[in-house]
Amino acid sequence: MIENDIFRALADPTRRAIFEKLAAGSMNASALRDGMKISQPAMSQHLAVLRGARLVREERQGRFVNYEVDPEGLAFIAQWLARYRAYWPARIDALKVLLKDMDQ
Amino acid sequence: MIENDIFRALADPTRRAIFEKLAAGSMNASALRDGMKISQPAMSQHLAVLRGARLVREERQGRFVNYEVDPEGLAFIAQWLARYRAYWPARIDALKVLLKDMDQ
DNA sequence: ACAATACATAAGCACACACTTATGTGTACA
DNA sequence: TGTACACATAAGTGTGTGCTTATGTATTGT
Repeated sequence: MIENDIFRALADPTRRAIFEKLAAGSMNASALRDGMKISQPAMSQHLAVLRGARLVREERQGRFVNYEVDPEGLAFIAQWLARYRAYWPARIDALKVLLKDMDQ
Repeated sequence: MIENDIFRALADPTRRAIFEKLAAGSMNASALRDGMKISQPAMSQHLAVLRGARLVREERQGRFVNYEVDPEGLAFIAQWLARYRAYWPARIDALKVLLKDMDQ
């Protein structure tokens, strides 16, 4: 079940940090590592989990593997969240702006 | 850290089921239990986690404790998601509708 | 062909998590 | 005052998770 994979993937702070880093710009696994105190296998395992949740996708480039945000996972969260729109407080201005953007 | 609490709370499928049930209408802990194969202490513990994540809030009513969705947690997820709006695929119509609702 | 590099996978381990049973706390009502 | 009820908390247990070290696989460059 993808819903479970997504929330479980995001439950780990290190994985959220990796995702956030990728959101600022796609890069390979080694580039993701620097600045983070994390071993190479640990990074590889985290990326595998994020991939399984469709939050991230890979693209082989020679012996490098470039990672980028996969909109699929984000779309799923958005849909999940939309189910509870009845409870959103009116003061979420960030989202108002966001939606206006999408409406163009 | 509330962000961590929220995602960890939602990582469990049973807790998401409880939250979904509450989203359909607030009710007390016992009412939440029926239909679900879950012990009373387990339910109480799950509710405590959801409370800690501000996804749910309680309101004592005599010897009953009424639970309801807390918009605070949802707002946080919305804000988190909004940070990645650059990656949202255009085809999320559900959110477009949602935002239009919030706009008027 | 060989060494170096980038990444994935395997196996083992400490800890967190979701459950259980047992018990505690507080309210309602006879 | 005592009993029943609604819920919370404590303590123990099996399983999952995230890490480690070791090794495997694939590509690059000499």
